[in-house]
Amino acid sequence: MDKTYQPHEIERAWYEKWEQKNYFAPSGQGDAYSIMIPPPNVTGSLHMGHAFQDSIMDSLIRHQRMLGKNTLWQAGTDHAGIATQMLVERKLAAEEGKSRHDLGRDAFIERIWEWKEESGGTITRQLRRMGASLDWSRERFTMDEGFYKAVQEVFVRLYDDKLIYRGKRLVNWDCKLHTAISDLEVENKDQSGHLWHFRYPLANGALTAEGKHYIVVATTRPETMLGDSAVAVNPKDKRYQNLVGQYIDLPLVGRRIPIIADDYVDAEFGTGCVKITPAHDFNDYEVGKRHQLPMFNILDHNGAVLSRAEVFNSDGTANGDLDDRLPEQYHSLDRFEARKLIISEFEAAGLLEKIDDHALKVPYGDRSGTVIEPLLTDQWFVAVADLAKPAIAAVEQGDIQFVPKQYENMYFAWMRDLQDWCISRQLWWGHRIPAWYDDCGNVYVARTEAEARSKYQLSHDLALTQDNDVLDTWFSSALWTFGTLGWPEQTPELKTFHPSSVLVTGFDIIFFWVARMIMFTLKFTGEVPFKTVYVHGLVRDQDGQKMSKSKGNVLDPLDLIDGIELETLVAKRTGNMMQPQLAKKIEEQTRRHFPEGISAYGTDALRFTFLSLASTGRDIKFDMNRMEGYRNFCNKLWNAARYVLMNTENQDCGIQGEAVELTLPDRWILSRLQETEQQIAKHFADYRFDLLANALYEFVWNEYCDWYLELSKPVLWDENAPAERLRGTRRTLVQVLETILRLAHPLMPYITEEIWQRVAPLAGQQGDTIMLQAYPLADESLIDPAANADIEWLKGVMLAIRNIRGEMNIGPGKTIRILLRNADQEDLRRLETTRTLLLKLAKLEEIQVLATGADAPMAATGLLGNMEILVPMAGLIDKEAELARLAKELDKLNKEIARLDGKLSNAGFVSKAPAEVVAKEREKLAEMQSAYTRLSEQQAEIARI
RNA sequence: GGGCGAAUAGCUCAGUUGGGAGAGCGUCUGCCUUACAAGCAGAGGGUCGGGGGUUCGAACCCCUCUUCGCCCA
Repeated sequence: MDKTYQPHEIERAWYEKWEQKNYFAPSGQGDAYSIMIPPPNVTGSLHMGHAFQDSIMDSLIRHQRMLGKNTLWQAGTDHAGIATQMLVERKLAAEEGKSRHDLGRDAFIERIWEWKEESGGTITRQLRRMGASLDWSRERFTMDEGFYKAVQEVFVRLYDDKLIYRGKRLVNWDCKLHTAISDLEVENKDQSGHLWHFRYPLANGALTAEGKHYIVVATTRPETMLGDSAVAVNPKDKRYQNLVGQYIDLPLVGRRIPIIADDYVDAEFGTGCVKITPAHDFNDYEVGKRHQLPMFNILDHNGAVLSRAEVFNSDGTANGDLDDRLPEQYHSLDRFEARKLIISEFEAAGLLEKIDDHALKVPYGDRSGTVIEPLLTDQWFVAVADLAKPAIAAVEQGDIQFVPKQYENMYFAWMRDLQDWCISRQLWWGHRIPAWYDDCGNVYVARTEAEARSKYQLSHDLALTQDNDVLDTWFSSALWTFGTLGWPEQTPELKTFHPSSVLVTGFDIIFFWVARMIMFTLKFTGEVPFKTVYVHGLVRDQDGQKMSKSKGNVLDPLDLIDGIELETLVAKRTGNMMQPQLAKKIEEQTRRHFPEGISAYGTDALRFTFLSLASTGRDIKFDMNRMEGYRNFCNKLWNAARYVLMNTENQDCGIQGEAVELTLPDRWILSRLQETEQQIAKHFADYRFDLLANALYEFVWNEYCDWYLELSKPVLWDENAPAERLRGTRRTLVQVLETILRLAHPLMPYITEEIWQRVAPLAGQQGDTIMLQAYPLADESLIDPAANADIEWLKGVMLAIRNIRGEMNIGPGKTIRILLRNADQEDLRRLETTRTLLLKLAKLEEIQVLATGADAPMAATGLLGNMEILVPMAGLIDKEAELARLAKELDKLNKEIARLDGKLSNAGFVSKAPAEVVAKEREKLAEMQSAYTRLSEQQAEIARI
């Protein structure tokens, strides 16, 4: 083996072998355990969030696989409607100068499929680099033929159950992409804008309480005034009570609109008067419905002003009675141009009261980057109220459990306040809505046109056209757990692997995905989609900032695995930017953070880092220093294996059941191994990957490497040691290492496989891969508290000697002798058990036991319980240094004694605290006092010289 | 404005019946000791955000304030 751990030399080969041998597929044996991967976007590439999430899922699935379960980790990707369509449109424009309209719908979709075949596999290749043991043979895509069947089935059944309807509703409209988008795709940005105060003249000579002919409304979006239906005030607002029921003559438009009272209005905000524009604002839309106000849509799909408003009643039906005229000068004017003109016209008419600066949130489309417009359009909706009830009950009853539990509250809060879900998108790429229209606009929903004709008994010559829209990508994602298993067919896979065992996801998509999966899955399968939802935090940079391209703080997981040169990293972060002006700042920042670029840490170190960061918090601050520490941990494991192999290969390790002698250290490390296995089992059950990683790290480094390997040396290097003892030590070395590898495998698949291949035969283990070995489970009969206590005693003696060596500057190469005074029977017994080990490990030439109270030469003193560990000073230690060291010790003891003394002289404590707590404190105090006495006597003695 | 979350060593974070404040990294000191300098040994470092309360006893329970983050309006 190499002297240093070199991750890139081992990773790829192992993954290829695992995949080729089909180790990732379900074994067909044992209880089922399944995880459906949250399907990554087919256009995407692996980011830190994926890498984090996949590390967790892979650890779970490898753990369960090793426990003998019939495991399925379902692979797949999501067709990502907008993202994919935009990507291919841009490519088409760049390469051929054509738009999708030049090609037409069918040809364009053909192009997308071509793109997908060629380039859609990026993220799945990257997942392989992470070591993800997904069953690729079952990989699914949400636009697969089979998946489309499931989508259609769900749509048709929901429609027939009256849970899907079509209607004119206000939606988030992207004026550039010409489609409705979901709330998830809207990013609300803080901006400084203005609040324009407009005078609206009162009709019929009405006057305000102050005697004015007008009232003042404030707005952040002046252009919407063209669509005003009313002015609202708070019903309790005394200033305007007399005006409720009166009218306004809307400037520029000339429409007469009422003044209404509604609790929505905040009397304290602005003037307390609010213009109501139901067709262009979500709040106003609700107000409009409450007061049956007509809706005036004034914008077209590009966000330009119409020549005539589209007028609807509050239920969405067309209204042919009201005046739909709009001022001519606004026709075809873009919304932002219209805003300017409106302001100047109000000003010219003396109707602009004032302009205030105002901080507001502006909605932007995350794909197009343009301001999103609330727009009245015909869309398809899912009525969620009835679907939500069983979905809430499933969590209340514990059929689905959230981990950590607090997220259940977030889920309930959202489910109780659910809006109908707009599922149609004006795109070409996606699942086309299975609805057909005749010339009169009647709608027929069925799986095919032919089915529509028979279902609705339509004549053969009636012309039907299919709805042009496609479904929201999340609609198909909501079917993911059962759609991937063949539903609506009742397949064996569906029967075996559904419901899935656990969903691993970020809290940010509980609403958009988790809740909808629960609703749809319950409705169509009668089962929950998963029994547990493990919710993890979001990966942020070292300062807690969200990682984003525009901030330039994005880390590519593959760069952490493979390493990257500084110049390449700078180019990668500053290339192809939406806002090129930020490039300079990002370059500076990158050069500051990574002056040497990023070195290669390997997949295992990256995975272990993610897992050790997976606690219950919401934010995961990714810290390169921690990853370096875990890379070092890999190296430690690697070198421990080298040591073990050097001492066991081609030697008698007792694997044929030969007689062995197990030394105290052997029994101790085996005992500690069982306890570690117990802890790890508990942490897996609790999804506490951070504690799990810690327990493993602690055992491997601080117990196995720091102590056991060192304790094995005196045995292995003892030429006179009996064969049984050598065999016992070698067997323990190898067995414990082999068990560590299996324990660690779910977290660090590559390094453990690489080492296991060499170590397993020595430990008498058979098998082609560690992946399919049994996961270690604790054997309680091997837990040995006595051995543990004895080793703790040995560590105590070692620590006392090392402390004196360190503080007194006695080099580690220097052999010394020690004296023990005040040793009791137990100390003496332990001394005899460990004498050889102590002599070797502490570099001692002699350990001499003194009778209690016997005189001793001048010596530096350490204490272990009542036993004094003396290192004679002659020629080694200078008086002042020892006095200073003792003073420091005494000072520490003094503080602790004062604290305990205070506690024990508190009558309340002694009388009310549990007896064992009081007894424990008394014992501690006595120990400290005794230690204090001894050390101060020693101090006096040395001072006398 | 409403809701949720966070605040513990210089940094990143554990601390699950309320009973001796921990880890890793960084810092200081000494070591190329034949598994590992990506290492070994030793040491230093914290009024657990502020204030109040409950309790014999609070990092932990309650109230309040401050700061930061996220979601919603």
